Amino acid sequence: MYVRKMMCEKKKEAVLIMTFDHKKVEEKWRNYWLDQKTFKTNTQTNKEKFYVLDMFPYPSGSGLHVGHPEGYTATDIIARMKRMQGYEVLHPMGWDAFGLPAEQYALDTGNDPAEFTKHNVDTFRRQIQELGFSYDWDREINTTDPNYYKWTQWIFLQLFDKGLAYVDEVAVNWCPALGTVLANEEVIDGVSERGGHPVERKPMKQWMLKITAYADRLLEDLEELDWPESIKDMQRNWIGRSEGAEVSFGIDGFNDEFTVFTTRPDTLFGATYAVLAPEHPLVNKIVTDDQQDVVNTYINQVKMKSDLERTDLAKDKTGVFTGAYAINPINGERLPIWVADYVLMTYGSGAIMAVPAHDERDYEFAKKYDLSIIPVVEGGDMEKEAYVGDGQHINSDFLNGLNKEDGIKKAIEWLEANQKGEKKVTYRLRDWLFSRQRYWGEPIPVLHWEDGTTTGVPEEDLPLVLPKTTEIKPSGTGESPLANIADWVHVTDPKTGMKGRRETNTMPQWAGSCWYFLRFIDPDNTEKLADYEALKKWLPVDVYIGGAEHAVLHLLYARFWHKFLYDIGVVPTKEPFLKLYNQGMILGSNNEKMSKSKGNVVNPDDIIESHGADTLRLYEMFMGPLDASIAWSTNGLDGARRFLDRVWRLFVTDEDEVLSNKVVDSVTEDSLEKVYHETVKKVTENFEDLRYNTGISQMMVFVNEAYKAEEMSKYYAEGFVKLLSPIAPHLAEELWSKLGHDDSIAYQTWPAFDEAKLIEDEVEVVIQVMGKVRAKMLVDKNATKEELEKKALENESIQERLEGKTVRKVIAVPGKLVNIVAN
RNA sequence: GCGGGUGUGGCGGAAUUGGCAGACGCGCUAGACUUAGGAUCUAGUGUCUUAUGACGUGGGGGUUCAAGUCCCUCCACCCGCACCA
Repeated sequence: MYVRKMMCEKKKEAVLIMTFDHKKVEEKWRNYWLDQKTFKTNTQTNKEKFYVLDMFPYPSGSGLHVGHPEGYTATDIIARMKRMQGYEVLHPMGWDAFGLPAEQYALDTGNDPAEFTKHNVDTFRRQIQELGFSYDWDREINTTDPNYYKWTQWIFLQLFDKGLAYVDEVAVNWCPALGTVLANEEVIDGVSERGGHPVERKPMKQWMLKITAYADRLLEDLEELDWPESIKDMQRNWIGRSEGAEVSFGIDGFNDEFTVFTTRPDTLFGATYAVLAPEHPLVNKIVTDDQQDVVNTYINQVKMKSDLERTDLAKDKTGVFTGAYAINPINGERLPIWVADYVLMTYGSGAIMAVPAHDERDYEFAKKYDLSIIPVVEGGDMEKEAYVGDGQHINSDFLNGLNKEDGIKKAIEWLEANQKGEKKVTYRLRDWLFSRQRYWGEPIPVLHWEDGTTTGVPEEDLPLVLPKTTEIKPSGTGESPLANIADWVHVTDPKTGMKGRRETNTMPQWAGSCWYFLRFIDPDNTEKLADYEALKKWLPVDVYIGGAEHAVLHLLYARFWHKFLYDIGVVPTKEPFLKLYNQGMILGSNNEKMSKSKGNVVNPDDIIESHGADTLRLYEMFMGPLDASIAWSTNGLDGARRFLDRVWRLFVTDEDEVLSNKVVDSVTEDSLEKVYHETVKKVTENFEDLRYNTGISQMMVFVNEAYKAEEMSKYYAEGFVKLLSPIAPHLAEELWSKLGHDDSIAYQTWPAFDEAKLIEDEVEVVIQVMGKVRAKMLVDKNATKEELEKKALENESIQERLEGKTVRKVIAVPGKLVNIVAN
């Protein structure tokens, strides 16, 4: 018998609470599962497959957080239930182990990030195993393992070969004092997070991936996914497809033209000025002498502003006139060209035609600088605001009388016929900046030769291994620390003797997580990233659970790579993740996000020690809906433990830990039949829908009823333990063995329910008068409307109520209620 | 500003197609067992009211025999994007 000692704070004396020994039980079954490889998946199985996946973690130095087990428990419950339902389940875990913290640790201490990472992974693995998740540990993946990143590099080479990886000049956060490039999150208020040194924008040659080539497919294929609508919407907004036209504007006195993108080509007659982004290459060329100073001053001012200031804070629009004029192609009007930072160089063509009458931003700007406003669509009040709604076109020559839709169509026809523009689709989505000036990442397998050519590292030379070095220090040039390793950087082609230099950039952390779910299917393959037939059997992932913080980037990048791999015949499906679910956050007990600085962090190790892993799993699933963010409560945790104690005492006698004699082979009175079948039905359905909180509450109902019953049949007892096993697997295994079984519960058949047992012969029907419940009666389950009505009107207390009133109408719903309308 | 979501007891939350609001848990109250109780068991617990009864799902209005659920309108909070032409 286990005795838990607790100190009574008031009396300072030990209080003894008799319960099951979670430490002993959990350790026993944890070791059993690992030793027996209970959860090893047979990829070649004939059973129906089920692939249930977690977003694998970055193994940080601070270890597991109580937020991690929430999603992991959710997937583990599905995995365990599906196994019992006869599926072959793939449920793997791995480590997204490249990343900034390990690099910073190396910079700070001079130690090897690989060792640091290994240590962290060991901690994470121990913690995850202590929670009793049913992962197949023979499939563990680590993105920093050369056998893994060989294929990350291989995928990059395929992208490179297909022209989807290219080099571009992109500005980075350059910190001269540190001699290194910083990530956005390392720059706080314009200075470096470490040391507070100034940071400036510096253009560097960087690798880009052409995700924009997949923009339309990434958008369209969202339709067929079983994902939360909010996530789909976020991806749609991120891609930001918009249809319109590109229009060419000539410049008065120059041969140059510039193009603008507009979604409202129908308002071309209402354009009264044009705006170029401050970075637009034509600005310097067209500015007139007398405006030169003003424009230069303005552009310098803009340069001083950070991205944040230019967007977030810039409620008030600013700009200056260049002195030059554009020619409106549709009517030959001269339009003053302004420079203003409300036009972004990164969207469209970095230039706009301004139609203040029908665009809020242009309206605001025109009002401020007293530019003319010409309405071309009827319906608004130009004194008050821009009119963006639909209406008849006016002041628009051949577009007059048309509505918005037809106007757009006709305007594009005119532009195309006159070669002044064309229909055009633009996206908010930018190509993916794929290089990082870091050591701790996958080396980009590319060689730059002295003749100016760039080639991929030959496939047979993969993996291009990250060289070991004690010199993880800033290169001083903005290149990654790899640039310091001369032996590694300088290469000579053995055939031609040509000299070359290795690419010193590494890949971003996103790279490894773009395809890890493929490798889990065939983790030891040395010939391919995974066998095609195996992928065909196991893809797509049936359920994918993780935090909403990955709603856009990870999920979009992974979908992009997957579509690319589909195009080159490596994977058999267009989409990787069929069903996606975002678990919520577990907040601190003060209702704020857990953080070290707030001192409200709960460590899972402590909970496993004090209450046990099963309790932690149960509590996190019982807190509320899986997608909600709910505060941690120690009382709630105690309640979860109390339920498991109640279950234990229901099955096991206190004294000698044998099966309670309440559990019998056959009962004299079967009082639990209905609630048992209800429980099986509800738990099964709720688990299927990830509604664990309600499934658990039904199990509590069953236990409450079982306590009241004199006896419980072994059949119900076993069925209940099976239902509980996905949530509290250690306890369930222990009870299963106490019920007399030698093997694990993990592959026992999931309980079935009998619909017929759910309906009782007599049902309670509510009698309402004027919609208010006034009485209840027991009637036969098959009672007809007429019978119900008659019986309700005969009811004594109802008759009292109806005295002196006329019954106008009676509504009877069989099995539910009777409503009497009377006055 | 745009997009998405949420609002139910003291707290976390339940509630098929509109059909008994508050399941289950926490907390609280009382009782039992006890040297003891932050253990366990039993009972109670939306608000007001003397029982009867009345009121009650963010506010207001509507549809209906019947509304947490459907419609209109307003408010509050959360998440994402943020001058995207």
